[in-house]
Amino acid sequence: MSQYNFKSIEQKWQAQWIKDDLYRVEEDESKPKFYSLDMFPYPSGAGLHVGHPLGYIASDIVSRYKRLNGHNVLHPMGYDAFGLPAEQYAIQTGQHPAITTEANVKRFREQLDRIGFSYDWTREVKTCEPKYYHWTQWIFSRLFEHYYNKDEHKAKSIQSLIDVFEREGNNAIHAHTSQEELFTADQWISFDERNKSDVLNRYRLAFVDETTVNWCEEMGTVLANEEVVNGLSERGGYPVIRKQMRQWSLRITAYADRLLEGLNTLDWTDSIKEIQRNWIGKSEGAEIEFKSTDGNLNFSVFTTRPDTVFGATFMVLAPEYEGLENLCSAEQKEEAVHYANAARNRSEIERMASTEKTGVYTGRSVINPFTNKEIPVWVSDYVLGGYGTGAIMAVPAHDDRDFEFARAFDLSIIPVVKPLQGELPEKLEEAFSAKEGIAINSAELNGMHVKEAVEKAIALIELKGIGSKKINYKLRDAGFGRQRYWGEPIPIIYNENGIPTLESNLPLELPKVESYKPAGTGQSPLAAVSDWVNTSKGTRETDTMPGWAGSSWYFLRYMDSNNSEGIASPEKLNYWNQVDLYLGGSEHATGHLLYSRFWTKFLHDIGIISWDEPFKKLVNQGMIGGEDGQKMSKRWGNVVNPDDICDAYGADTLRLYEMFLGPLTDSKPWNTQGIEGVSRFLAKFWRLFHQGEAFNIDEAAASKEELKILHKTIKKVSHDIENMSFNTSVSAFMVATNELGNLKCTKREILEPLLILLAPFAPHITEELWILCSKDSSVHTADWPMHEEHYLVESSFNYPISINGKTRTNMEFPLDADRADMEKEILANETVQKWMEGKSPKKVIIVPGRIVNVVI
RNA sequence: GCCCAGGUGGCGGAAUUGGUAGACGCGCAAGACUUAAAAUCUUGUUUCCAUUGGAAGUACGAGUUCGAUUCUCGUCCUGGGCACCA
Repeated sequence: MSQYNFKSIEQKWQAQWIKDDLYRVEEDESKPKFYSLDMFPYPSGAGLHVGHPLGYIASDIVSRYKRLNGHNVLHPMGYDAFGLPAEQYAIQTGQHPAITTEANVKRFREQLDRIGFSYDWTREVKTCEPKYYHWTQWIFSRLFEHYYNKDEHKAKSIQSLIDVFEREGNNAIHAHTSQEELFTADQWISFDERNKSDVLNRYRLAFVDETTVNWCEEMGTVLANEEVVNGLSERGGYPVIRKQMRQWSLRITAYADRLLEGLNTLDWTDSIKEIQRNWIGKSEGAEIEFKSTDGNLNFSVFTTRPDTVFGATFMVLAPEYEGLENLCSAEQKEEAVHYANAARNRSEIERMASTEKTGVYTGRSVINPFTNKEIPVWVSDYVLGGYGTGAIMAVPAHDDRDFEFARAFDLSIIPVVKPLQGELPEKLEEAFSAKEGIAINSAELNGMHVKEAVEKAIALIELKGIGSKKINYKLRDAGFGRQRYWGEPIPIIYNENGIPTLESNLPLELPKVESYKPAGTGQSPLAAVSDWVNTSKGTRETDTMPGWAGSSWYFLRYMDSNNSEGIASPEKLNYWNQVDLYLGGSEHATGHLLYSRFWTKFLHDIGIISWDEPFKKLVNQGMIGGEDGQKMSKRWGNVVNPDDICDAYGADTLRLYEMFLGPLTDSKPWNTQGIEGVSRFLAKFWRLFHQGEAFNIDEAAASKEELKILHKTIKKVSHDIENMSFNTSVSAFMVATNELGNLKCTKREILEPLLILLAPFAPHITEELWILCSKDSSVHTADWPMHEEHYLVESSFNYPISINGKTRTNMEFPLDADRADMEKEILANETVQKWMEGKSPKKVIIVPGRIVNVVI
């Protein structure tokens, strides 16, 4: 066989590796472990295009490299199999989503198999299988049974909370809770079942709540914040409105601070960390109470600028403000309530479209506790109900939004901060919202810089007993119920008193239904299955879990994917531990990546795992665009199918080319023409091992030059893989092959190590050549070669000689040449003389092994 | 508007701590082999001026330095994220 016949080679070795179970991995204490993970795909009907395997190829190269370096590598793959497309297809066709999903999985598997990945498929997971979602439901159940203790900074059992309530009520307990009323032990004991359940619900990490949700009428379901883009549903682009609904939620806000702190320990890109930081949105400030003269009204507001309190000339309440209708004056009540109702029901789109400030006066006033002046209370939709206290003190002189509002309704504007340099204009044309400045018109704060004034203001607020320092987060609790069929049933039964209790018999399987259409009433299709809903213990919850439930812990399941006793055995969890390298797209920054961190921290708290961050290192691969520069999609007709590339060029060429295209993390366009380059390279590489028709390598000793080529390649490729710089390793292979080809090198001493180096990138061709080298075991079980520096060191260097920083000539000197001798010789050089034009040099800079610069 | 990342040939891109800008590949041009094509090989290919040889050049403008794609400041542009979060 003289021609490189990739087709037969690739088929042969893929079959052989399956037969040999080559990629099967077991726990092995004698080797260091390495866990390399790809974000598992949603098996869509469209199949894979060449953009999908980019990250898979990169992580496969790292996995193979680590194996060759003596690591025990866990490199699994699976499917995120619950989701909307299969369900929508079911609604249209009546086809059960499980059937479509299975067909899609089969197709994905065929496509993946052709590319020659080293996955241990015995560990495959599919989130839609009962043996998998058994444990998704189990984790939900544990969340239901725990609350967050702020003193211990961890989740604790609800039973331990009940014990405290029975002993001493809830006064002393420091929990993350929406429970505001205090009760004593006696009161707790006297509560009825309903009352107790309601109180505990306010502590549980999985809880039901009447909340404002993103309701999508078209899809008949609630969406999570990240499933809403610009007021439209991410899938389908349907309008989304805000609606009050009873909803299961997870108390992720309890973990806000730990989620923020944990980021500092992770090897992730700054941009992803920054996105999560902004999403969590921590801000420090103060809560201040404002009261009416008669004491009947009492509002708490949150502000990050307590130093501007002297400039608070009015107050604004959110339309959602609780008890709004009862606090308005008789004359204003109708108008204000009408406004608030209208504002509450506006869709996100309408809300965002309006830039004009609107609002209504409540007819009431409160006293600014610092100026002692009466200030009016307004209601406006620019204040958000879900953030802070839902009420603000408005400081129009120093906040753009308050300024606009004051302008619109002719409210007074009093400046209380001036710039560090200069003065404020006589009449403000815009708010002075800089975070630096000097306090004015603010009594004892006058003359202080903002930072100092903030501290002082908080001290005064605390002294007056009207508030305290406070930290707020933008992060909201995560809605966890979907009115959908194709998801994990929430394992909750409401007993005869309507009290939620856990289903004890897991997995709670998804029943068959007649129709997959949501009822549109806010209930899932499961509500129609009466013999499933009605049990001897009560009625079942009919909502299912959101798409991110199953993906929040799948990386743990791979460790022990068939375990029926728990999510995985403690030994295996402990052995494989954190994911060492996680590869996937950056689009999951605020969804999957945040929820996985949350669940990991929770599982850590309840003692299931010993670490509390799931992914040590995260790398986001870029997108591969179409050849026309647009996004690769059916819509533009620019989709390139990896199967076609495998047919025409082979899997090894596809793998090399995807890596050669550019840096892994960059987005770049696909170019089928460019693939010829790596295709030629592999053919050339093949020819290195052949003489005409015959395979040909010999045992002669390698020359110094050949050894240098080999060792510089070992050094470069090892370094590049460690740094995820795969495009430059491919070019290093090309350089080595060109150079060895020019030398007509046929030596085993050189070519065999080269095969091992290339094996992670091009596993098939290297295996074939390896076996032709008369080896009796796979190249993928060989030992990675070590580079020896002494082959690389030179005795002399061809110095670029520059005059005033511009290179003019080159001169060869031994590396240990004497500086003075060098200088003498350089200055005597003809070209140097010419450029010096008879002047004498001011300075001669000699950097050994680098450069010479003559300054004149 | 705010926050992050990035701007290098016709194209994808390269340049370990500041040290010969354009590696490697695509494309293009010319040539060898061939009846021809494919395959393969050789040579050239940043721009401008030119006879040897020069000049400019890493988005733009400044600065630090013997020396800047690399460091600092400002401006412009592109991509991504957030978006009335007080």
